[in-house]
Amino acid sequence: MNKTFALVDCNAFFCSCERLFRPDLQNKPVGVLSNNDGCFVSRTKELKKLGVKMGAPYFKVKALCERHKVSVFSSNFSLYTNMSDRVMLTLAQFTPELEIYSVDEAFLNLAGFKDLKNYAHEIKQTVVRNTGIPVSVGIGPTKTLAKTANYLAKKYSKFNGVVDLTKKEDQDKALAHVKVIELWGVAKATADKLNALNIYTAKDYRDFKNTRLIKNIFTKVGLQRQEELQGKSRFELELITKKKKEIMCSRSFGKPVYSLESLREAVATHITSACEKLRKQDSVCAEIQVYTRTSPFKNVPQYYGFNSSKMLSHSSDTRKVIKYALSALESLYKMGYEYKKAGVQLSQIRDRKLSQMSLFEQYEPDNSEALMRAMDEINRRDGAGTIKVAACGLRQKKAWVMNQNRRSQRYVTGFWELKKVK
DNA sequence: TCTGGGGTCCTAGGACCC
DNA sequence: TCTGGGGTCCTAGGACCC
Repeated sequence: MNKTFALVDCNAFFCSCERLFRPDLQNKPVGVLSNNDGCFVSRTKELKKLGVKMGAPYFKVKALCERHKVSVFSSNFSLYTNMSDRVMLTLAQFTPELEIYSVDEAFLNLAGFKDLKNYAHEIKQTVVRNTGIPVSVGIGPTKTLAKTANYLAKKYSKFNGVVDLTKKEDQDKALAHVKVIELWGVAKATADKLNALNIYTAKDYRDFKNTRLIKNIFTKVGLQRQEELQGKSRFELELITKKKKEIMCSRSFGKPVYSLESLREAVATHITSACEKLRKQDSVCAEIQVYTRTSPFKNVPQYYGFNSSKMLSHSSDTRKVIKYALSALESLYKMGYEYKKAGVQLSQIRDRKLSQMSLFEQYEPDNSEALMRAMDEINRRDGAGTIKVAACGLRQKKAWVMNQNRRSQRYVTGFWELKKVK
């Protein structure tokens, strides 16, 4: 049976979310910055036209932005995830099978559907009507071709946001116009190697005869990608959300940090959110990695401290994990450095229910589960951080907390910041 | 002054076993 | 030239994604 995939991708998603509540910014350059107001992570086409690149550090293009009256926002993730949910809910009406691929993208199974182009336009119009978010739609017999179609739909305005690559002759024409670096799963390193084989376009890649060489150089996935370009589906729709095998949490600091005391607070805070994620997927972990580092961009003595710590038994108890993380931190900390970032990672994650005590695990009375559940519930209801472990720090002003000087209001999630109707 | 954060998959190579 | 062979498990590191 023939497969048909559609990839629906929101246009400049974070910027589009900001524009929803600022209709005056329509057709004007808008950008959204990463955490700590570091670099651009979302740009409207007006901003791209000004030459501001993805990932460009804000301070380097600040003057340009001011000159052109660019509206620049700090990231406001509670707004974006909320809008994402609404988009996905709308998309679900159009397919029996939906894979939410990222915050702003989803694959739809459209196998057996007729008149695909019209259907895609209907999807596009419904999403914008229901949520206000503009999207582009790419269609193809494989995920890779659907992705490529979507790339073309975004790049050339003449397609009006929809490209259908289900027909062979359309694929031939389209793939000749796509550079390999634009393909899904191909970045600089792979593109360079492909170019060295005289493979420049997606069509060159698709038609390259020496498949053994492809596999040797680009491994199994490289070959699968080629087969997908030929119309043979190799990447299936993934309908079940998999549990995370690793959970990380890290942040740059708003201001440089020197003391172990501040690092302890930052690490404890990161562990707190990592453990919340861990419990949310009903898992436990056994290993904790901790690191802290100086800024590689700054001309100061550099240090990258890393340490890991294994617990005697699996757990998701914030208090216990913090204890292990802090002892790991103590032994990697060196005085006299200007720290810029700290992060933690939980690994050896497994299902709580499957978790059995090993022969050598020490017995610990399990009073923690109910306590953690109560904590999560209160923080969900009354806001993150309402209840926390004291190690996270009790002072009001924390030097290490990130900068977010340009954040929009929490239009859809914070009661006190609801849009006012005059 | 100022440069993000959170993930996954694949492979090679070492340790270890019989 | 030629150092046994074959298997599993784990980890580190590279590459990529959004």
